[in-house]
Amino acid sequence: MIRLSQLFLTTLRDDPVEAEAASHRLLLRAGYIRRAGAGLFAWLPLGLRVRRRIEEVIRQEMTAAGAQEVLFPGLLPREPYERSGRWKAYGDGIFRLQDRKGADHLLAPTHEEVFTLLVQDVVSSYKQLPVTIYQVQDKYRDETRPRAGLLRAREFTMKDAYSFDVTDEGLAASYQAQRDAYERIFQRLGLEYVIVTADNGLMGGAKSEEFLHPTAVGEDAFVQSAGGYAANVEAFTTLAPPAIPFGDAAEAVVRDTPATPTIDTLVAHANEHVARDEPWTAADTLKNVVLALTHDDGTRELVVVGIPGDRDVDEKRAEVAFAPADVGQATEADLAANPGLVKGYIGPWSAAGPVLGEQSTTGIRYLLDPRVVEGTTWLTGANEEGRHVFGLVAGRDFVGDGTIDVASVRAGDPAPDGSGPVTIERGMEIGHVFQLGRFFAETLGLQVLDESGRLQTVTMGSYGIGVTRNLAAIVEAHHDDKGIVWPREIAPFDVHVVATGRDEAVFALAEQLVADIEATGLEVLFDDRPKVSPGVKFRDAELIGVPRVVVVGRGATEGLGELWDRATGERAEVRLDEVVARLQQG
RNA sequence: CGGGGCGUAGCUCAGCCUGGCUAGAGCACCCGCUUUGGGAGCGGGAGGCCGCGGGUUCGAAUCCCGCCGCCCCGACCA
Repeated sequence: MIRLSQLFLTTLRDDPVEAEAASHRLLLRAGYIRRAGAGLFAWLPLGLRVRRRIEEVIRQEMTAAGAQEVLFPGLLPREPYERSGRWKAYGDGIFRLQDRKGADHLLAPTHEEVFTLLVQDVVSSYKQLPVTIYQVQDKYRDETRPRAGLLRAREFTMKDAYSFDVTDEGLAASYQAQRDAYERIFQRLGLEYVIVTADNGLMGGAKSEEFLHPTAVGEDAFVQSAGGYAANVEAFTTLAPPAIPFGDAAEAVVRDTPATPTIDTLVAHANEHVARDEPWTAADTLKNVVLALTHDDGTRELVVVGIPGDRDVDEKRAEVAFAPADVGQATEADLAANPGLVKGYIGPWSAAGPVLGEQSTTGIRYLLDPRVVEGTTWLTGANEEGRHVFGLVAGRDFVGDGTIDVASVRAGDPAPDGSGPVTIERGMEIGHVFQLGRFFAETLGLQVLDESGRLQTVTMGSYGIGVTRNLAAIVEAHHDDKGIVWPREIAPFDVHVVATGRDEAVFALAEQLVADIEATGLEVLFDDRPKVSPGVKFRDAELIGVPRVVVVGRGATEGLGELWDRATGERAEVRLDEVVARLQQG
């Protein structure tokens, strides 16, 4: 039993200004965490208890899935990350430091390298595989902008597991075991989730899925179809329509379109001056966006991306599509250096002939949206100030240097697997399972002998759950205007007993009740504070969010108390000698 | 890293524009009395490098310069 009169805790009556997100605000106010720096938090007793309960759920399911717990330091030497290339790839995203001898170290953002080396150290035969090992460890990332408290912190706790197999089939099975464990974990944590196809990101690899918790405060956008398709928008692939025969299509015509440097102005001009059965729309236009790529070796390259005019380049999708190069906007200077491209009127073709694509006169790569298939007809820039070309046919008048899938995704777009139109929602990444394949094993030299005595490169998976982020996600999902409403599985206590009034006999009865409840194995937070008014105690109980509250006060000497359900708000008068039984019933 | 905002007591904020007594309020905290079923009342008290450094001035929380930190939006990331 923990007595509130003794607990290292102070609740705040006012919302801290710095906290916007509900989880951040409530965890601060209810005294679970305190800010220690930007994106850095101290854990108070209440917060630690919840953290440990979440970790316990995770540990149980990891054990059930056959994974074994180990623990690495958070501080690691540079060398393994140098070998994998991530020392460089992470750029400013990690904390780097030097020891007194000047040797580079880092605060680990994730531990693939050292787990790989540990297995290399311990394992030499296929007989010792497969194995899945995990840890619950703090990770460090030098976020440019930590936000929303625990949702994006610079130090956060993560359960990261790594599987090691000899065969692809083995990896698939290890992956599935973790994926199944994740489903059980999130069910137990009371977190709704959607499993979406993810981008493979920094680590390469074959297959990757994210567990996204749908919420408005989520930083990811994902799509879903009624037919079961689900993907992060970064991983969404656009379905290309079939090609259209263009044998009888009319010749392209260049027209004067003064003062039409944007899609909106162009469409308005076309509708005013160029008759057609259907009104012109942005979807009839081909928008050509100049992007500046920065490659790994530091070289800069301009590319032009052609997408339907009713869409934008989605920067996140572009980063993925052009990875590992960084994507930026082209500057005025870039355009000035390429007089063939006229800002506001860029297109693959001009009256003088092709400008971009296969017969390019600019030397700039021209990549097309998958929807720009052969035979489609477009209204697009003619590379002259105030002129556009109407009826330009893909495959006849211009051919791109390839396709690129970077256009924004919209609700209603068809899922690539044919399962129907998609909807778009926001979600928070609460878990990530990933078939890494052999990248790390290859670069770090992890091989084992197979049955025939030959060396085989091991294939790996990595599986992460952000413990502290999940804690915040749970608060986001389980709170009301009065405070937190913890799911029972991870609440800091099972029961919150509130003694009210100033009658010592009442407090003695409450004390006895607490002992009786604890005898059944339930953990109790006991508000035994003397001289604190009932209103304050009730408010604190609601703020702290223990699922069930027992009030011992008015009526206690007649053997009556109250049992409150924090989640439903139900309040029932119960006989004190029946409280234990009622709590056990659930 | 771009845009916006803010640094005054544990929390929320006033004071700054227009420089001037000992720097304020509410909440929280301590003592006493009263009160005890929804953030109680009265009285007393403790608590401040007014973010840091420099400058202007007889005098700076207030004006000027520089720096640092934090929050929010965006970009980047679990």
